[in-house]
Formats: sequence, structure tokens, C-alpha cells
Amino acid sequence: MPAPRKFEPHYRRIIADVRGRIASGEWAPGYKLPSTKALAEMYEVGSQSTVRQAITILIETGELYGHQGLGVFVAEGPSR
Amino acid sequence: MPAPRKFEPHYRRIIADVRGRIASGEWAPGYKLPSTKALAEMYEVGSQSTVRQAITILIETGELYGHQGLGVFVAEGPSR
DNA sequence: GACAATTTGTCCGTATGTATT
DNA sequence: CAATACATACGGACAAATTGT
Repeated sequence: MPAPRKFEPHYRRIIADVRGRIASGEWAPGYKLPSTKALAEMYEVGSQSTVRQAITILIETGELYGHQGLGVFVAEGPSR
Repeated sequence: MPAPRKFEPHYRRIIADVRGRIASGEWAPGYKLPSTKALAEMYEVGSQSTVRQAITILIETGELYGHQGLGVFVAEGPSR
């Protein structure tokens, strides 16, 4: 049986939080997220790599999109 | 305009290859993938971290599922 | 054009934890 | 307990793209 995760790892916690902010409208489509560095402080993770893992997944799923040198943005919602 | 990626990074190449094998039926639902270490050699990437990044994304998207201590397996198809 | 600063993007290596055999 | 293998976190190095000087 698939072992239920006892504790949510950091990167999943970040994914969930970002999704929540998008769902609540706090971060609307087109919104530019704080820099990776700022997010690492905001979520109190010791490394930007951890933030990056979360961002990479959210980009892969199409919920965010990134532009090198510019930033990471909220993708256009499915409401279109 | 979204700049088209010039070169496919390793982890995306791995994702594409795994998806291809699943789509072709070579790796059917329930199939146990080679170990992370073996995959790293198979795809000729210098680190298991890179393989892990691909696997993590495929697990996140529900295409694979992992069992600690056992292996990573192909998930049941979307045909359900 | 050249240059530096900023930020995202990729890869690697290591340490540690957890689960199964 | 030991071996194997997946899971998470961190840190560093470098590349690529944008912006401003």
C-alpha cells in the first residue's frame, strides 16, 4: 500500500502555498513572483535549490512560467 | 515572446524518453524502472540528482509512482 | 557596443533520512 | 543488523537572458 507521507517535505509545502495564493487570487495571472532568493527566505528554506525544485514542477505543470533574467510569473488561468 | 529553448536539458530529455517508453508500451503500467543509479548510467548523466529531478516531476504529474526501498514504477494509464 | 548586476536555468556532489528485503 | 534504493535538502558552479549604466 502506498505509504502515506508522514510529513510534507519543504518543496511540496511551497507548491501547496503557491497554488493557494494563485487559487485565492492573491497572485493573479501575469503576477511576477518574488525572486528565488526572496522566496527561499520567505519560506525559510536554507537553499534556493529547494525553492527551485518547487518552481520547476509548477512550471512543468503549466501553472507558472519562467523567463530567464526576468522572473517567474503566474500562467494564464484555465478559466480561458 | 517566449524564447524557444535552444537545447534540451538532460532532465527534460529523460522525461521525454521515459514518456516515450511508456507510450510505446515498452514500459507498461506496473513496470519497475531501473534504479536511479542505473538510469544515470543509461542516460549518461554524471549525477543521480539529475535523474531524480526527472523522476520527481514524473511522479508529481502522476505518470510514475515511487516506493521507498522498492523502486519507481509506471502508474496505471490515464485509461481509467 | 561594452560592462556589470540581477535573476532564472541546469547540473553536480554530498549528506542524511526512510523503507524494504 | 546489513545492503539496497528511493526521498529530501543543501550548497556550489556555471550558463543564459534581461536590464541599466
